[in-house]
Amino acid sequence: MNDKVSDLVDQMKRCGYKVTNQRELILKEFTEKGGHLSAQEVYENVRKVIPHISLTTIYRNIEMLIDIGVLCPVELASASDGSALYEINRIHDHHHHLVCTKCGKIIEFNMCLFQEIGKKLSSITQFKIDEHRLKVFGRCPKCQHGR
Amino acid sequence: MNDKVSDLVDQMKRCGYKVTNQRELILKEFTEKGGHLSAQEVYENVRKVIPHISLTTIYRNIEMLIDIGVLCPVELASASDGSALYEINRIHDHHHHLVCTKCGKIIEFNMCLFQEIGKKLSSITQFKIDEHRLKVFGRCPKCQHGR
DNA sequence: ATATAAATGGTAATGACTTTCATTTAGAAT
DNA sequence: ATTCTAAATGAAAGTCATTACCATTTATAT
Ligand SMILES: [Zn+2]
Ligand SMILES: [Zn+2]
Ligand SMILES: [Zn+2]
Ligand SMILES: [Zn+2]
Repeated sequence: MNDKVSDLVDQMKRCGYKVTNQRELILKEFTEKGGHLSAQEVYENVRKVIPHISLTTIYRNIEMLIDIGVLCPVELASASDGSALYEINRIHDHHHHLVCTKCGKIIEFNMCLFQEIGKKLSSITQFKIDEHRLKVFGRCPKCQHGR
Repeated sequence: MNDKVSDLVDQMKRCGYKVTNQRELILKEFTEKGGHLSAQEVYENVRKVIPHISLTTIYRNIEMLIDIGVLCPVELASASDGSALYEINRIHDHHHHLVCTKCGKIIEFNMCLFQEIGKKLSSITQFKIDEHRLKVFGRCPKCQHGR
């Protein structure tokens, strides 16, 4: 269990949840590689270690981890299939996603001119603005053939 | 059939599709009121005129109307339930949505500072950028009590 | 009026996700 | 170390939006 995972496990403990192999492995998945995963992807990966794990357990724990602020849904629904993606919730690292519509590759970026828009929008509409989501679609260098 | 609807019907004809009551009524729905509708909402409204219409017909025609550029999905998945919303595709009227998370009210706005971000993003990542989606969440004046 | 491909309606299927419930287990109490 | 108990898990059934299938109906060209 690496440092990142053990920090998250601690956070889980502090919230009163028990530590199970299933939970440790689910957390491990999200700390690795790109870290933008669907429940199904987590399931397939964790199953290599715990073959009898249930998909239900994946869904349940993703939900719990969102509740305690460890994970968050990746804004905007899935890439091409209809499933949701999740990632580690990096509160101090506001970012958005640039997605290749051909291969699904996801690039993160933190340029964000929303504050300006937000202020104007708020004064015009009288809404209290809580959050915003920006997602950009395009084709990565490898996928730029044809239209 | 009002002017707006008959324009859209013409567009449909030009694309080789037949004109049916079902199609006229579906188009009518989208030209009225807010015009941000789910398949289920269209179904319920059209059913008042054609009680035997099938939900399948709604889905099929929404898809067809997206294909020919008359409709488009409202960016980002549904309000609170899990269903998709659609609206008339206003090509020359780039806009985004501000949604009240309490009552679902949708406000449209066209402030958009994306071009700046887009250029930088494109030169940094070498992606060809095709589209972007921005959606803002907040609480409307009527719903700003408590947190 | 007739022919025919397209459109429709009803029903079944799909797929992501949730619920239910019987069994197992982490962690506390002894 | 053993026992206890609420929490966690797994298997299976249930939801709900959307799609696929197929027999029947209908818009439009002839
Ligand atoms: Zn991310
Ligand atoms: Zn509201
Ligand atoms: Zn709109
Ligand atoms: Zn924009």
